[in-house]
Amino acid sequence: MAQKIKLSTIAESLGLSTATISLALRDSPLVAADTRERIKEQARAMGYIYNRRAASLRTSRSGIVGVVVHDIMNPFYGEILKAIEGELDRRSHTFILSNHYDSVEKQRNFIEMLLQLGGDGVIMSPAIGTPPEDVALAENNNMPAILVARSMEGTALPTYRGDDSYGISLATNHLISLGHRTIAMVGGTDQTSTGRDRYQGYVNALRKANMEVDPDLRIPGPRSKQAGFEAAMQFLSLPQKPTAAVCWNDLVAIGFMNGIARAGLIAGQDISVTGYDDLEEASIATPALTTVWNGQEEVGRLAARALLDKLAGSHEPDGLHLIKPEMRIRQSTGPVRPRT
Amino acid sequence: MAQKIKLSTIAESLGLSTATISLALRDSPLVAADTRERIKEQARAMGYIYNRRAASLRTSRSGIVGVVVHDIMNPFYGEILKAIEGELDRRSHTFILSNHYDSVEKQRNFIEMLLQLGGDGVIMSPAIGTPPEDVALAENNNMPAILVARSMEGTALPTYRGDDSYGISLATNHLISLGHRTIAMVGGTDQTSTGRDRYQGYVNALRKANMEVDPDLRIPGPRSKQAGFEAAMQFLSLPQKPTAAVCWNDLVAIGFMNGIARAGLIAGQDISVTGYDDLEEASIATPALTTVWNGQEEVGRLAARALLDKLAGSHEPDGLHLIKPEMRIRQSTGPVRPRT
DNA sequence: CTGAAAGCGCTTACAG
DNA sequence: CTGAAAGCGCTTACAG
Repeated sequence: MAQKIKLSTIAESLGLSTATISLALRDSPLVAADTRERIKEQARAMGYIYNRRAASLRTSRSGIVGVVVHDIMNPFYGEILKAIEGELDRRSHTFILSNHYDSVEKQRNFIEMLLQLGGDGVIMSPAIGTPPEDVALAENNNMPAILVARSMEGTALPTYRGDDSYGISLATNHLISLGHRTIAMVGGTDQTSTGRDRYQGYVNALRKANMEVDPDLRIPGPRSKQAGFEAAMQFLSLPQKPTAAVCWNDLVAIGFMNGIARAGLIAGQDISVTGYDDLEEASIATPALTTVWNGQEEVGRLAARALLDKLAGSHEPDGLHLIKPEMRIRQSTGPVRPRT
Repeated sequence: MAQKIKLSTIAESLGLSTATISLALRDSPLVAADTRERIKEQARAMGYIYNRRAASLRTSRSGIVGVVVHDIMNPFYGEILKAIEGELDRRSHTFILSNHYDSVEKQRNFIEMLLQLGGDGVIMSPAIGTPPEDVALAENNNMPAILVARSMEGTALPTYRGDDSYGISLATNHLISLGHRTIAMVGGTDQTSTGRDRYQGYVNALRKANMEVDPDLRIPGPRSKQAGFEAAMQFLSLPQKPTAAVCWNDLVAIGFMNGIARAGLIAGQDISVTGYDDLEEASIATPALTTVWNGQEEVGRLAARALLDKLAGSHEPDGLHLIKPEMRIRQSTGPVRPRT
């Protein structure tokens, strides 16, 4: 590497000013077409690398969007991320990703870091217990925030997520229609809007069918495959002998199905199991998982668009945007069969 | 937000110079302890946000490390990423993540973007067909690169990955020791070092046991759960009626087990199946998957350390660093049982 | 121990 | 259509 190529290097080599080079490289019509081509060609030949920090310092725009979710390794967020990535790519923004693992501190560090880098905006699935000041920190420093997947109290920020309460009632109703009368709810935590809403939707569906709501049929907590797997043992030892399980999400449901399989029970035959999200994996699980489509792809795409539009100056409406979930019936649910 | 707080704002409010503020905020011993505290307190009170672009423009160091892999949603890379994240966090570097989906172009765009942002270094699992010029682009612009998971021809870059050939031979030997004589290899592509090495390891193990190598027993291609699931049908219709499958990785193996389950066959009883990687998921699969530990966590940690050490000026040795894989025997393999 | 000044590499009014 | 000059917000020699 001989020497750092910058605008002025190109300018000198061509006998032009840096202003002209700058304009030409950004396709300004202020520069004559042939000059522009000559400049671009020279830049390429010299191996010029645009210095975004310098540009961003001057313009106070960086083209960087931050995304922070609970855990990018969780395919639910992965599918949202993929949609965001697609949308951002098309409008040539870079995105910086981070997990917060539900640590408010880790999330705040990320927001600060993003601010230091001059991030244009942030898309977040807020960590449990996020104080309103932390999102205000972003907004007050001219970095708009959009929420995905989870709602947050005390903010009017644009929020994109599925209608959890409605969605889980679809799954519960499906089990009721198959004749199940003792239905457990496995997983989820009251600390997130998702957990609260899904439990509420399950309760509502039971009530509407005039079925008794037994709080002991709830096994709260599990949110991963591993935890769903372990919850199966707990489920099987429940004195009420439930014949079906409404799982909090697909991961829990898949782990749960593996768990009951260890006890020689088959989902869809011995125990009916529903998931939630309709991950890519749901349809190839054994048995194929009956679940609720939760629109990850749409959530991601709409959130990214909303942010980019906001950055472009349009005034998007704040508040909650709910995606309507849909039932996906497969093999993990079937007619009730009494447990022995 | 009243007004942008910068070093000079703090300096004026305290009757000091920006140089002193700058030094104090970075804990320089050149500033008297009490002045330093006073400055820090004032910065906090005013809501000062450090402008990294300005600093980076001046110092030409950004604290940003790029990481680009095939697909961050793939748990194999996810586990590597998690280890990198942990290491980078501890040494307060930000990391920017990207998928290349084996597109050389997408990978090159990412490298360029990183260069524009002033990235200090890059960790990559090179896309299939990456030309040496693309990594040279990084290196020549003073952004060192470290390779993970895959080797690349024509470079002497530091590379961290498992010993694929040795690892797959462990799995193959395990099946041979259980009495299997017709063993298929499912998945992987000759386009990556991983694919080539694993097939070679399988072939070597068969040869060493004086078993015939039948190229038709290879089902190349699958690298995902979905593809493993589909490959099961192909496997079951093989005229040689293999009794065991060495799968290219855990994802393929899990999909494959689900696939044969649809045909009423149970892994470990009817067909023996081995995976590769030992993902967190392997042990809770049904049945629990016999696989080869591939050290994702170590690969990530060592690669991140090597990069940070290099950035700190130490001269790490280039070349290949192999992690030694280990067998993990679970329930998906068992004594041979002839197929009907 | 603290300050004045230059410079990192861009972009943007402003002239011409 | 092109150029000269200021300035974005830091850090770093260099003085004192």
